[in-house]
Amino acid sequence: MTRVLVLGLLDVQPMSGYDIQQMLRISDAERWGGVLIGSIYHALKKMEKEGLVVVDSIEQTGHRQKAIYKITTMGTEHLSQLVGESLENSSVNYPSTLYSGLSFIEKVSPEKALTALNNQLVALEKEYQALESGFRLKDIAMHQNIPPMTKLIFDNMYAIVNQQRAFIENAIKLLESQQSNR
Amino acid sequence: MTRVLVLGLLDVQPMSGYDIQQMLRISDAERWGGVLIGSIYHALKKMEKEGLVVVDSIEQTGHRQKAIYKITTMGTEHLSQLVGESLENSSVNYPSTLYSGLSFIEKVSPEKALTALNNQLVALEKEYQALESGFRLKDIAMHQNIPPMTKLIFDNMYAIVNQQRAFIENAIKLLESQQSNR
DNA sequence: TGTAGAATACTCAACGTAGAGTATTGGAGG
DNA sequence: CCTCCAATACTCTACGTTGAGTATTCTACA
Repeated sequence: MTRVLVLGLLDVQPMSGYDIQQMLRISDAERWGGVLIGSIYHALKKMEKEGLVVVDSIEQTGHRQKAIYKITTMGTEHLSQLVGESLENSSVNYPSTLYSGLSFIEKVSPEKALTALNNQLVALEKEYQALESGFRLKDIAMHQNIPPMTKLIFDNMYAIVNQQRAFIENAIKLLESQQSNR
Repeated sequence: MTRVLVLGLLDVQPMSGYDIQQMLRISDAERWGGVLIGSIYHALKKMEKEGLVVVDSIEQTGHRQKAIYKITTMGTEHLSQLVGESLENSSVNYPSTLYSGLSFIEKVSPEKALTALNNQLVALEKEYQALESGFRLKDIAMHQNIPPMTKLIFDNMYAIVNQQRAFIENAIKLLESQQSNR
């Protein structure tokens, strides 16, 4: 995933690792899955060894220097390959951490479990708010002209958050009913 | 996540890394997020150093030996801590690989993109089938007595797969309409 | 009774992730 | 003009993941 994002950005124009960081922060990507600093530089170094990118130039600013990376022909091919795979592979990913917690929910007291799940609801609500304001900002920035695919992605994110919310609510209801049944 | 599963199983009874593998394979866990071989042994070694588990005994079978791990008091506490966190932390995870592919979908030809997305639909259908037959098997094995929480988790998995399916279908429709519009 | 393949039980190295830490430069306020 | 904080541009190391690989034992069947 990191590689797709990094190569995809370099395919637009040569830039430095730091530039990529900024691009990802501004773009949608920041919302749906942070590619972290270390991963970017790691990917750049790795892909340089593999000949997918090269250092185009090194800009000096006093004692500080930054490397501008450029995608190679091999890199462009690899990118198209990676995009194909990303579209083709199954995109379901279950919230396995939550599931594993639920599997062993009896290891904590019902009260603690309920508190925790309610805290999660709050976290989900926050996520939803962040999505909404993010979308609104984008809408304004693009003068009500959000690309349809971006719109689809946002809708999918909304749907995922809502589904998780409903799930947690049901889990809470279940726990409460089990608690009163004794 | 690995830690929760490993500790949770060891809390039921002492067992070896291999036993844990088998347990996870049989249980639901295999369906929603494989904990792989290496991760189990790594977790065991790591947690042994941290005093969360200890080697209870070593069983010999000819020249082959297996280490039976046992959870410690510290381990039990840690488990309850981890379960709490798993329930509390936000459980949304977006299909970021797919999103990054869609972000750079123009790097492949519309035909290739459509083929890839259709292949993904097939993959999702397969996932759905696997879920269904898994659930049916469980239902029979437990004599129509699936625990309500397990039922909830399955329902959540179904919902997630369906949501992804609808999303991909919409993306395909969008691509097709864009293709005919020129 | 021999043997091929499945099951058992784990090792290992390569790899990506993560984010705190480091060092330098630019700019705003006193 | 100086100082301090934000921005720039990475580095570094600890950590978990991954699955092929290794070695041994069991078992079915010919």
